[in-house]
Amino acid sequence: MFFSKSFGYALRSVLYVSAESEKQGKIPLEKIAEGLNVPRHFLGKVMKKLVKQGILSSQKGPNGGFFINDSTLQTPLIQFIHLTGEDDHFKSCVLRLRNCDASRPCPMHSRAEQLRDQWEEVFSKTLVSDLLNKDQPNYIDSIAIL
Amino acid sequence: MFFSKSFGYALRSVLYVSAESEKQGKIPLEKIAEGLNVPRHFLGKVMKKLVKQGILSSQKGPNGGFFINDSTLQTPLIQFIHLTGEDDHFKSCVLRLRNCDASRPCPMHSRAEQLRDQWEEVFSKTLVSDLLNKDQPNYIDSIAIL
DNA sequence: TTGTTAAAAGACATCAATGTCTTTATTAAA
DNA sequence: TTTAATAAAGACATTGATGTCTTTTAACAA
Ligand code: FES
Ligand code: FES
Repeated sequence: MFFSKSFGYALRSVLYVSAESEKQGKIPLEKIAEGLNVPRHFLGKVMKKLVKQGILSSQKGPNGGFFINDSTLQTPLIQFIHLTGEDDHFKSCVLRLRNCDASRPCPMHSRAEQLRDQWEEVFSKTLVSDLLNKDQPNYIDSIAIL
Repeated sequence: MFFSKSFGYALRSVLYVSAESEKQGKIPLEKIAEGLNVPRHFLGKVMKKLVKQGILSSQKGPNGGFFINDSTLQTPLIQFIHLTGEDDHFKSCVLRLRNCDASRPCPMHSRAEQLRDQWEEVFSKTLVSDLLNKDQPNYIDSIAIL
């Protein structure tokens, strides 16, 4: 709904790799795409960005794939928003007038501002590790499209 | 941010017509597009839908244009969401997995559900009349792109 | 060194939202 | 009855997000 598919793919992939890499080491793109039931090549582009931003790491070649690094689990969700260039979702006016400006509020401003800020807070304070629940037996199911 | 441009155009147009039609009677498309600084022909399509849904009324011919009817001011904002086919914004999963299902929650569910419901409540309970502030001297400015 | 594996990169295809332009239908006014 | 004004409708263009397919690059293993 509110955010792009790319955002969902990115976050779910990081959760998948984080949960699986303990048992399996590096996870190749193919496996992620299958596990999450997501278009493989498109996911490739998203993964590339994740690696460029340093949220995940990767290695080419045999037995290569994607794996977590020191910052992965501490990554706040807001960084996934940056990744997909949707930064201004938390800044722009609900009526699409301009960047939301409290000094020239649109008629929706007073009703929207607080809720929007609360969303931003969720995305700023929630870390990947907060969403990871490896003990939950069907955890992978909860991030896959079935 | 969260909603389509069409949604913004629709709501702003209704506010514009509501505020202006007292003084000016029927408002032609041309005038709305200029007043709001919005692409004229695209707005035409949005207005057509508003009329079909009964949110506004219209009349063709000389001195024709758009004008409010008995239900205009009592229209809840959620109807503008229907108009643009974005109903499921309040129902779908933040991770874009499927329609959000509390019995099979994704890792974001607990953090997202309440805020999303609050948005829906805002859109269900707020009426056009609640956003109308005709006494405000620069009201039109507050709904136009300048 | 060579071959194989997998990520990275790039070229295109598809689709929905948005935007422009033209044509048609309807109504009021002259 | 004609004309002009205006909404309504329809045909296309543009754009960005998404998706598919192919080629290139890097790394390991034999
Ligand atoms: S000005 Fe519109 S939401 Fe702030
Ligand atoms: S299941 Fe994902 S938000 Fe409810």
